[in-house]
Amino acid sequence: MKKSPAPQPVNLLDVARAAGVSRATASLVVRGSPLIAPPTRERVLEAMKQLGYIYNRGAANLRQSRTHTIGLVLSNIANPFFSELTAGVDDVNDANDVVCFIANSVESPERQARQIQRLREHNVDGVIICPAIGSNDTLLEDLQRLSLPYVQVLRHVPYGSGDYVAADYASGIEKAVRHLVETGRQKIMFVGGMSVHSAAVARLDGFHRAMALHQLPDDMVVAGKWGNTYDEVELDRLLLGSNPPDSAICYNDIMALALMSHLQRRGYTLGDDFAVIGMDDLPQAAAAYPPLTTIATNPRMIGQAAATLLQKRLEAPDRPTERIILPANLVIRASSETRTS
Amino acid sequence: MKKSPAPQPVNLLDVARAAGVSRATASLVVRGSPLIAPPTRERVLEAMKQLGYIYNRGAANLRQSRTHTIGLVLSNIANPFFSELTAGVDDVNDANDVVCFIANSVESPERQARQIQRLREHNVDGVIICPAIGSNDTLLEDLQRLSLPYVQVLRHVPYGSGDYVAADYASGIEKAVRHLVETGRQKIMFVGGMSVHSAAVARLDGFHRAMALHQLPDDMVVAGKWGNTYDEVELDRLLLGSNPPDSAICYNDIMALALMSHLQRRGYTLGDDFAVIGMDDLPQAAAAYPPLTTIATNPRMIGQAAATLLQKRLEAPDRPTERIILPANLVIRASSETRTS
DNA sequence: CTGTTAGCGCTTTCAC
DNA sequence: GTGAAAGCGCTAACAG
Repeated sequence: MKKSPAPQPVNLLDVARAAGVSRATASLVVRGSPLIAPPTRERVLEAMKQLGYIYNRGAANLRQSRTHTIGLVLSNIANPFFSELTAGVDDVNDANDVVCFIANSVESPERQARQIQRLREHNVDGVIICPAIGSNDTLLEDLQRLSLPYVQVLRHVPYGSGDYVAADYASGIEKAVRHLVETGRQKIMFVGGMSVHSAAVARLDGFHRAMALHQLPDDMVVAGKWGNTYDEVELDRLLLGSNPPDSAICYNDIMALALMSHLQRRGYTLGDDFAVIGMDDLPQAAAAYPPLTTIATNPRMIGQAAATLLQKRLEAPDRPTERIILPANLVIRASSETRTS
Repeated sequence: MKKSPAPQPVNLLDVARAAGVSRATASLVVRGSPLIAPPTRERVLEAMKQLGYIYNRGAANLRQSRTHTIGLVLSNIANPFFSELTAGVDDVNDANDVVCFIANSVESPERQARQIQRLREHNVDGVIICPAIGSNDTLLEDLQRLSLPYVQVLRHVPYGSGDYVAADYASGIEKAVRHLVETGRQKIMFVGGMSVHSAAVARLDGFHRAMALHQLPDDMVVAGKWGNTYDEVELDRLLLGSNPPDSAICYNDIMALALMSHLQRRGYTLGDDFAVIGMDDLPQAAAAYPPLTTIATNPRMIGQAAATLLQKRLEAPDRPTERIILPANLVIRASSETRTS
């Protein structure tokens, strides 16, 4: 194998000299300026290839206001929902020639603050952030202090302002309730009730609102816990009670899948004895047995929208704040089929 | 709300002046050098806080050889397996004060090449990469040409050299086969046979090897397809054939879950009529019904090991190449319980 | 269209 | 311990 010939870094000036032009000319060529005559451009490009030139954006960044770099700060990377979202962000970044730092706050506001600081020191142009549980005004103050443009996704801090992208949880849940009612269910419970962040509140509120709309009792709520689990004791109490539920809407697909497993272990036939509806429409929802009816929140689309919105904000810092609420549609599958009885 | 007072960036010189010291002194303070007298340090720190100083690593990077930045190039971010791995990488990065760019090649060598080039231009210190299907020597040549230290994870390019971290697929599968044999299964099929990349080859090879070891026929292999699906026609052909399988080992958990759903739809009782074993031990494996027996490949640990190995490589570029193969243990759950008959 | 010049904010000798 | 000065690789302003 041939040894790499010259670890000596070659810079724009070297390229310029090799091509017999000035450094400024070479600079314009790298950036594809139309001001350069084609033959000159060719000569420079050739020299670049010859010398194995690598554009040093770090140096360019020192002179420019933009680095073509953003940060993505998530509350829990390991959650499949967020990986879909990340993929969406990456899609639009790849198209825009921007590159993305990833950071996992693991629901810790302290770690989150540290990571934001770090990203700022690396001069990211802006961040897309799903605030960790417990984030408050301090987060926004930090961002403001660091003059870091941001877009919140999925959740927003209390009283928070600024750009925001999420799914329409409430109307999704309303659709789910309507579907259950239309297929003969009346005793609907909500599994995964929490109020730890805005998205959780929105879902639970949506449930209460929808049940009220249909004049159904909304008192069957099983508390959710960190890590996408729920209170099993409470669930069993309801299941074995005098007026047990005949269906459930879950905080998300992961809890719904766990619930299905739980119910099947207890002998329920899903879709018949009991209807289960999840939320998010992760790939695994369709692959479950029985396939899971779910409210599609389109994480990938949310990621794309957020990345696009952040770019718009960077191009026009003074544009009015935008709050994008993407529709959440019900995807009907076997887990909520019309009961046979 | 108070407007942010001074969007004017404050730099080290400003801090130095405010603290009544020279810029060099201030520089040493930011980096926590022990050469500075505590009282001086305090004064500078105070000035920094007062002025809202933000360390500009971009500028520092121009002078130093390291940027404290790495790239993580994955073949498919949306796969939950990779999000676990990413979380592992993030864990050690957070501890080492390095920040991580993420890039999704979506199994496209071209996109992958583009992203690596981009990362290089941003001066990452190195990359962790799971090569896209179809990657060949060109990838390693590119990395070498860009003098970009790298660690391959999970897969490696053909004839590839260099640092590498993966799980011991073969021995994991051997354990799975032994477990099946010990619980009375003889007719074992492999679902998701592919040879598109080294990890796929390793798993399939492992299956053949293990079956030979137990002197069992190894001809029942259902081909896998892109996107974690398999050839359903072929599967049904085997299932309905004259000598049908009584158990299956799958390429990964996602396929295993799909297979379970498939079998349940056809009336099989899993763990009894038929045993299913997956691979990876994703969180959803434990939550499935019945809970899925699986070969744990510890994606998170792989991520941690890769990030750690990359740091070691950066600190000692000439250290010998390391190939870390993490153990893969069998996690036994109900989907492969001893048959009752 | 091309060349010259002056920095961006930091680190790093090397004197003091 | 501290300060002065040079320079990392690039862009931008302006003169030709």
